[in-house]
Amino acid sequence: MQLETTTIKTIAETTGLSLTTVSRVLNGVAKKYRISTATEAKVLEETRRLGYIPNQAARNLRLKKSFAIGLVIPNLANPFFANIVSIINQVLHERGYSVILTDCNEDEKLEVEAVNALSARNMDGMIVIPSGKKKNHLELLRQKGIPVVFIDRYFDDVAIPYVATNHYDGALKITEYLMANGHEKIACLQGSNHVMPNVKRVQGYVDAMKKHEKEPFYIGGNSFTFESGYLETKLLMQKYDKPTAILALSDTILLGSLKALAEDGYRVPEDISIATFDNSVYLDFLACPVTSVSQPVTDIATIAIKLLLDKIEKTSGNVVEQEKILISPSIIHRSSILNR
Amino acid sequence: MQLETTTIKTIAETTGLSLTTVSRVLNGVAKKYRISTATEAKVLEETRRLGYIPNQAARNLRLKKSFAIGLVIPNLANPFFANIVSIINQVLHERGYSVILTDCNEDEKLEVEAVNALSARNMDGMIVIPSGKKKNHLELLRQKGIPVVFIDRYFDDVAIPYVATNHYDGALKITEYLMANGHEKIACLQGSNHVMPNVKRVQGYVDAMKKHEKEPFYIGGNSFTFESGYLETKLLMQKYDKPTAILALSDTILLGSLKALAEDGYRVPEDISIATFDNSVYLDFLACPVTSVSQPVTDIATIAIKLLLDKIEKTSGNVVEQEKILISPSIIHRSSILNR
DNA sequence: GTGAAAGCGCTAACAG
DNA sequence: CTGTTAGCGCTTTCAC
Repeated sequence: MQLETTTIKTIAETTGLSLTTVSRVLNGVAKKYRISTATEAKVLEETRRLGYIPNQAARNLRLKKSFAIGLVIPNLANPFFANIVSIINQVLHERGYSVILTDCNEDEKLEVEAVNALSARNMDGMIVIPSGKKKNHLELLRQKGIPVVFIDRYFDDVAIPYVATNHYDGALKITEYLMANGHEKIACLQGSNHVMPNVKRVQGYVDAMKKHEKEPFYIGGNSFTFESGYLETKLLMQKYDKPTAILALSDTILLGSLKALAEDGYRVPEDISIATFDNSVYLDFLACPVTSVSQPVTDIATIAIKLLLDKIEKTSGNVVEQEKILISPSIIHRSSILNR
Repeated sequence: MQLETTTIKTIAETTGLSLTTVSRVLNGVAKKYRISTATEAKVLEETRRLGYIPNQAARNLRLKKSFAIGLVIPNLANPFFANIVSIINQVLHERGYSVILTDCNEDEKLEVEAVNALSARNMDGMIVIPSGKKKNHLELLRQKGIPVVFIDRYFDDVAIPYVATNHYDGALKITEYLMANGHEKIACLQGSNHVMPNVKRVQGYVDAMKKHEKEPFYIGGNSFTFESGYLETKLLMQKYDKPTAILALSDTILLGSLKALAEDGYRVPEDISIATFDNSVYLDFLACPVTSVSQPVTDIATIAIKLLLDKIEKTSGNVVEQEKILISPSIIHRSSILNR
């Protein structure tokens, strides 16, 4: 029933060669050891004939290298993260690495567990988007000598490189754009207020307002969810002093907000202008296509991988590199902002 | 700099015990070997103190078990797949398995590579959503003794279990619902015509029409993309005999179709009714909320995992189980279908 | 109650 | 140009 697994030994036996020789051929260092082409051909032939597949666990154990990168992310159901993971996965596979994924469901405890599990599996490196505020488990990795890089979310006070969107800049720009269109009563609907992207975005919003000598009009909400956007907007629109524009700090928040607006009979953009972050594909197809800050996802992914693999594969030399990278986002203009 | 990694040997040395004893305690079989509580405590204490993390590669090699499940999917950027992966990932982690992910970008060749790579890593099992028509590489897995289960997409002529939506049933029901609302000119916008879900959905559409003695009005398109939906609809609406309803076979197709409709000045549902598959969250927030077939994603994921783990962990007994599972989807009614 | 030793599959000195 | 051998970290028979 179960086929006898072919190992390097099987090949050595059927070809009448030694393990070493077979191993060398298989590792492509045949010429380096001046193995005869005949021998090499014989090995290759057998390998194919027997459908030999090298045992990674053994290599891993021997080489102390797993050719695997751990990916720790908050929640795949969020299209923004899914997108990043998709890109990372493909690039990494091209480079010969496998990807071990963990979806932490935005839960710190799961994240700690996940990081330990990955550590046990001898990851060559890890890319993480932190779910919470904890960071000890991540610093431990560094001490253990496992390269880590943060993407999207990060901690400024930890010696771990990151590459992320310049959230501050994005929020600043879009808020100023709203103001340039005559809006002063701009409400900001935020996400989880403990994560860096949110903090920076709110900061950008506040600074833009102040720059033009306005006080921040309104900041509300507490999670990057649909529900939060919905509730906050309901609340917001019952105030005496209503906003003329809403800045949603994520597309999920936006959707909730739009639903609330529609329910209460407000038209976008005639009654109220709106802008958002993330630039999901579907923004084009909403009742009113929504102007959005677009995060440079592909750039973030590729740069992060470059950073990580450099660390992993660096044979020597300690080139001091830029390791805290923020990429400025662009604004995709659609029709949800009206000049007043 | 780099900390000396603690192994089972380190613990044996610092406690003055043997490798065997330490290993036994760590594997929770202390009582089975009647190891004294004192010894056990000492080992546990050291383990914690040194922050010992077992080396999975070594266990893997020894036990011929990796405690890892390979996940092969077409494309994570597709929210439908991302969702499934998110659920699978979480359930599997609860059960103590790691997840090795591969995003094949809907490319058969990448899929074959991925499957081999996973095979080399001694996956305990694999869950795959095939990207194409190839299946030899998957049958080989079975022969190698690695349990596999398909989800969503599957092959009927291969002895590999699957769990998927009853696509046929979903299409049949929604088409009949459209007909019950007086529609006869129903255009069907399909996806990749070689994958099972698409084939079955089209079949359902055709059979529903025939059942009511109508010929299928129109079948067009060739991929589950936004572009395909857009182009097909543009074409469709230029015909002399226009449809009164469109059945998009995925949400991506739907979005493209809606864009084309809007551009050409057709209103939904006044001028044309529309329905779709997948039931993405954002359907509620489109200009006109769209009625959709909702796939039982959570059920599919949990059942698939149960199936797989049963196979993996089954110590003996060959209980003949139902292994080709189709789950009927439900229809989520919104406002995109008008009674004529 | 505890330990010694073999071996999983592979690679890399070292030895010709 | 090719082979012998040790050992990566762990589990497990067998032995006391």
